[in-house]
Amino acid sequence: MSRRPTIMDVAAAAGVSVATVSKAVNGRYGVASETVDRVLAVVADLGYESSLIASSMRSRRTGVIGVLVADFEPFSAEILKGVGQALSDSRYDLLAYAGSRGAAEGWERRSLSRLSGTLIDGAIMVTPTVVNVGTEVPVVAIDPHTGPADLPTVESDSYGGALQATRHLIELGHSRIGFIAGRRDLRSSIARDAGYRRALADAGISVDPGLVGSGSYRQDAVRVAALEMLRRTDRPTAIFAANDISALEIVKVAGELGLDVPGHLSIIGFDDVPEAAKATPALSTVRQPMQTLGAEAARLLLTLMQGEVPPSTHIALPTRLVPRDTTAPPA
Amino acid sequence: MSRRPTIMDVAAAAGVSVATVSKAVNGRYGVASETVDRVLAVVADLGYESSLIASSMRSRRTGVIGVLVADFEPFSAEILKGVGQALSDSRYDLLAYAGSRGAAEGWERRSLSRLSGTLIDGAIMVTPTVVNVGTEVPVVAIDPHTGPADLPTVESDSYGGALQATRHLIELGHSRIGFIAGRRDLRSSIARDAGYRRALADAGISVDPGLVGSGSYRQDAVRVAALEMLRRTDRPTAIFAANDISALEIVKVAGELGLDVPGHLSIIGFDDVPEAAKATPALSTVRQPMQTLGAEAARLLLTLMQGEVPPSTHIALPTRLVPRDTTAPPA
DNA sequence: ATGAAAGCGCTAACAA
DNA sequence: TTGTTAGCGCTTTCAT
Repeated sequence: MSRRPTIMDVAAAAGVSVATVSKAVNGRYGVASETVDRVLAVVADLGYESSLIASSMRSRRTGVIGVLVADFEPFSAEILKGVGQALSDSRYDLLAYAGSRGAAEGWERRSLSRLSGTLIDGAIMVTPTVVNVGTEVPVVAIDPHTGPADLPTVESDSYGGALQATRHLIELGHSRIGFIAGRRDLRSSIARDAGYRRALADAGISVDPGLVGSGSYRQDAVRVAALEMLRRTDRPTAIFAANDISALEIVKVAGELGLDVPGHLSIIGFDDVPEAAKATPALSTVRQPMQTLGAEAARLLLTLMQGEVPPSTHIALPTRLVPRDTTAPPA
Repeated sequence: MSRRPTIMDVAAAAGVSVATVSKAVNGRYGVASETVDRVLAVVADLGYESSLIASSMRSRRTGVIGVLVADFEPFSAEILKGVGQALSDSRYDLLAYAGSRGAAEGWERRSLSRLSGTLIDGAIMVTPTVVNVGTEVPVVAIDPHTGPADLPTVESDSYGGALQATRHLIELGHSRIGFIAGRRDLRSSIARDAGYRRALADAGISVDPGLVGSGSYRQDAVRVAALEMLRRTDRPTAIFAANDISALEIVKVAGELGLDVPGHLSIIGFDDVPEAAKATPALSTVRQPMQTLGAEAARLLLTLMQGEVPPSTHIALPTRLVPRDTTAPPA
């Protein structure tokens, strides 16, 4: 735990000024090559690395791209993998920041404001809801807020996916189909709700308000909503949950209620996070290409950072039905 | 893309000095409560957030824990989820940094040196190989280097896991069993190699050097080694790969060679990353509890950061055999 | 209770 | 070619 060497230590050891060290390290012109050699030798000897913080304070460019998330959960982890792959042979370092500790609401603005213009040259925000703050760097949103904020966006076809999920249940023969909604402030949540309703309408099934619950993508809220829905005497025979985490929680609740899945109750989720396939029984779901989402966002951001105009500033990716073991015809 | 407000903007708008703003924002004593109110009103109005960088430069404490990785690949992504969960109700923000762009070798030292003592209050390093640099903050290593560096460590029982994998193949009836090793600079890789040899020895099978290849966990190296091994006239009937990514690559190579898996060739990996279960055919493997690894590392780090002495500074977690569809008795 | 000023490690003008 | 110096935005003594 000794102190890391600073540029001053290097300068002292090499017998030059800090300015010269800076120039040598960053390959600027105007330094005698033998001086450069001497400085670099000292650098290697001391194991000096410039402080990202200090240099970014001064120079405003860091070679770092930030991915801002509320939390490192399965969804954002997949995004991260995709971003990492897309950037793997760029010259950028990647920094992922989860800054929702404590406050919860408004992490997007807080994180962006704390990092932008200083630590990162560009940002990808995952499911942001509030981004009306001034930014000094280009920003791309993945699966964003349903607001007027007009950030360049990458998302998947939530409406179509919800259509596929609900139709799948209908085709299996279900007609009492519940829906546990997600965060209503996300554009994608609204679209999944709309897809659900549309599929029912197409099949001539009217929406029973008692079969629509709000889960906000939070396990505790999902639990409450699912419990209420499943304790009804006219409970649904199938439920579409707005994401996998919610669906998995419903599977759990069903189990506690003594309901067999998919015997008594079919459940389908959305996302296809790794946990969905691994669950027992394996969760039926609608796959959205999370890694591709991340990769596309990275590419879009890179274009923006180069000051170029991207061919499209709003990318939508297709979804795919993945039936597994939690959906079956009603008993 | 307007400029973010700084503490100076707040000070000017509130008609006070920057020192007062700083005190008000950070809840220091010695500020009239009405002044505090006025300052906070301006803060809210302007949407001011202190720059993480600037404050960390001065104060040396940031409330941020760093996870340093070479890359965001499946293994480190799982670790990240575990760390995130363990820290979800701590007061710390989480920052993950992938800093191996370009340089490759020595990312650990570089990342640590660039961030420590300034941006982060503590660090978790994932599969680090070189950490002989001075750090100003506590560091915990996950699955580290095989060196004298004596960092607090969390890892899984690679030796036992390799034993399980190899025995599984032996029990299926295989005797020509190949091994594609991982990065030889990781302690865990050495242990997997040892476990492989031990299991063979226990079964009275001698190690054929032609059946041991080096993959370094890199797809291109794995491909070369697998190609060479599988083109032999006395090729193995089963291969144990030191991690899943390697195993998956071998499956691919086998396919290109017209070898049926597991008909002509059984393959087993190590890790059980999400991709293993999703592959076709689903990959047999040895599961190491990656999220738990991350969570334990986080807990250990927290203890260290509080200046306490942890009960143990070296944690080893058990592994579990997960037979799936790429292993079968030899034809 | 408030403010002036120093300084964290670094880079970029500008001088020498 | 090299060094001196002024900040970047913030926190923290130390005066006032």
